[in-house]
Amino acid sequence: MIPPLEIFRKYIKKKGLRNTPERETIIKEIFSVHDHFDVDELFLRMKDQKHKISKASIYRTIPLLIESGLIKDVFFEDGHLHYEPIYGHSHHCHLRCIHCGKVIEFVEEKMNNIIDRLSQKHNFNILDHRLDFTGYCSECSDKVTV
Amino acid sequence: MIPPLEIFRKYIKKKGLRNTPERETIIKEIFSVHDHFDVDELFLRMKDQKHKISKASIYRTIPLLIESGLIKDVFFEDGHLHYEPIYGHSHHCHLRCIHCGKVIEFVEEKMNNIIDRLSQKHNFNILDHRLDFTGYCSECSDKVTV
DNA sequence: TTTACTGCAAAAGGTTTGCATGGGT
DNA sequence: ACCCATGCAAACCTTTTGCAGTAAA
Repeated sequence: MIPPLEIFRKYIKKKGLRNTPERETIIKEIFSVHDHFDVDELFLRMKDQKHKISKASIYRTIPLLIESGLIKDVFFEDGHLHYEPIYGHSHHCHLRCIHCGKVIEFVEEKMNNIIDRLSQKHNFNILDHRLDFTGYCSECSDKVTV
Repeated sequence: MIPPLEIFRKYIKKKGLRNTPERETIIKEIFSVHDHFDVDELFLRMKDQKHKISKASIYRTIPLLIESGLIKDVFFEDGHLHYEPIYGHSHHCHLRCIHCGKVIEFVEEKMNNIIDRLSQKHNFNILDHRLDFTGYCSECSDKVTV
C-alpha cells in the first residue's frame, strides 16, 4: 500500500503546491493513531512531542488532507468538527454512546446494495455516505435508567 | 395526532418550566413548513412575519425542542448546524447534492433490521441514527464531469 | 528568485451568557 | 410574589485572515 505521505506528495505536486515539514508532521501524527481527533487534540498531541506547529497551519492543512482523501470529518460535537483518518481503512460506520462518548466502529456490508438501489432510483452519483447510530452502551444503559 | 404545541406544553409542564408566546411562535414557525432550517433562517422567517423574537431566545429554545422530540439537528454545514422538524414525520434519510445543495429525503426500510442486529451484537440501546448520502444529483453530474 | 507557507495576532462568525426588565404560574 | 424567560450587548470559542518573515522549488 502506498503510504499516506506519498499520497499527499503526489496530491501536492499535482496541485502545484508546496510540501513542508509542518504538513508532513501533521500527517504522521494523524496516522500514528487510528482514532478520531479534533483540531485542539491534534495540536496538543504534537505539542507533547515538541512539535511547534501552529493551529493556523493545522486549519490550513485540513482541507488539503480531505481533498487528497486522507481524512474526513465524521461528526460535529462540542461546538466543532471531529475528523478521522480514512486512507487505508475500510469505510465504516459509528455506534456512539451519548453518555460516556465511547465509539464502536463497524462495517455495514448491506450499504453497497442500498447505494446501488438509491443511485438508480434517484439518478444520483453517490460519492460518500455516513451512517451513525447513537444510544447507550451496555455499561451506560444500566446507569441511565431514565 | 397530538399537535406539536401540545407536545411541547406537556414537556414544559413535566419539566416545571414556563411556556411563553415566544416559544410557541418558534414552534409554529418551524412546523409551518416541513423543511430544514438553521438559526439565522428561522430568525429571518419570523422577522418577515413581524415577530420580533431574538436569536438568544431561539438558541435557548432549541435544546428544549430537541429534548421534547420536536426537532433534531440533521447536518453541519457552512459553519453551523441545520435542524429539521421530526415530530409527525417518519424517520428519513438524506441524499444531498454537493454541487447544488438539493436534498432528497427517503425512508430506508432496511434500517430496522440493521438496528436490531447491531443492538444485539454490541449490546447497545440504540435510540437514534442518521444515514446521509452525498454526491451529485442528475443535473449536476452532467455539469461537473471532472 | 519567486511566491507559497508559517506563526502570530487580530478579526470574523456563530453561540452563550450576564443583567435588568418583563411576564407566566 | 416568585423566579423563569426575554432582549440586548458583551463575552466566548472556534475558525479564518492579514501580515511580515521564511523557505520550498
